[in-house]
Amino acid sequence: MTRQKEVLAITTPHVEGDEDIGGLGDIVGFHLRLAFGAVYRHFTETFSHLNLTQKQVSVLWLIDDHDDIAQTDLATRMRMDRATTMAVVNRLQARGFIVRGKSLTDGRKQSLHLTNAGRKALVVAKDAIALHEEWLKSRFTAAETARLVEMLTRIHE
Amino acid sequence: MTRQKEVLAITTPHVEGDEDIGGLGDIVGFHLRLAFGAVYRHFTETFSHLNLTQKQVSVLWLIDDHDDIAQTDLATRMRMDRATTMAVVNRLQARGFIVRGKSLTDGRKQSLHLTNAGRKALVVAKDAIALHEEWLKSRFTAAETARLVEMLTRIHE
DNA sequence: TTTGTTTGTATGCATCACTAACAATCGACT
DNA sequence: AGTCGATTGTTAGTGATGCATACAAACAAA
Repeated sequence: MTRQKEVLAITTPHVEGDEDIGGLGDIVGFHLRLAFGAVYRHFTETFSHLNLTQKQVSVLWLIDDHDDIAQTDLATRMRMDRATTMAVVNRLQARGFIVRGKSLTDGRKQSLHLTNAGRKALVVAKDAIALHEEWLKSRFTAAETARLVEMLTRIHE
Repeated sequence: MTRQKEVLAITTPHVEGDEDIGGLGDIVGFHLRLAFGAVYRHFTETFSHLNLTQKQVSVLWLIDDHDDIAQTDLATRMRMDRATTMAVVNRLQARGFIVRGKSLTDGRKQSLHLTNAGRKALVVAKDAIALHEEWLKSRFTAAETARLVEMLTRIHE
């Protein structure tokens, strides 16, 4: 993990600090990308023993919250493609965390459920998420966190 | 693009609004993921005629700012893997936007430069970025934007 | 019943991150 | 000078993801 403080130099001899990103520093989207990347990386570290991605945990969580949910429903809530949703669901099913069943009210739809293994995995995952969130929120006050979430919501909703 | 307002219902009959994400709504990381996704999607829309990704534009931009930059240097600034950096650089080189040259000061390093085509692409890209940033920042006041960037920086630095 | 829509599915293409291994080069120390 | 550890670029492979396209089954509306 000694990826933070490197030497660089040569092409940017006068920069004392680390990474001079020049004009890119003024781009909000770039900061968002870096922040997301940092969080994603910490997430996968925290979840390395569980072998679960953000997306997979989110899907498990949503299925737990909304038993019998259909894939399209999942997709809209997570802003995913139908095809992408398929891929995620397939993987989780292959690992025995969820099962598909025909919907009773609409023959086209699948109704997704957690298996016991899935429920167990989600419980562990939520613990890991708590740690991860702790790490993330540690740099903000409660008020700042609320403001950050509110701003992010303005972007994605 | 009629992906926003769908029906849903059935499994969540009492929800008036759209996407009820339940407990996930309290997870800062989840909002960050959604926000990043939304921005990324708008970015690719804005750049569809240019066929450039966020990452590719960022790399072009950094090479323009720091001529002779080495790949590792690029990698640290963009928080990328060396291998990932290779892939990005390869693609940009294949499209004739950048060229590799041996560094004069360090035989291990490459020194990257923009070609004329690369410079031209970057100019157009910066215009598109301006539009994209406009879209993103339109929901914030200048003060809010500054605060958002500051908070994001606390996460990624 | 016919027609258009929704849902799930399969396929293919492109991007991206991370790991592991390897060769060339550099730097530092002996 | 020579050896050794670290750095840099490179290649290859795995996994996850996003998007487009196409198709079939089921549904809904005309």
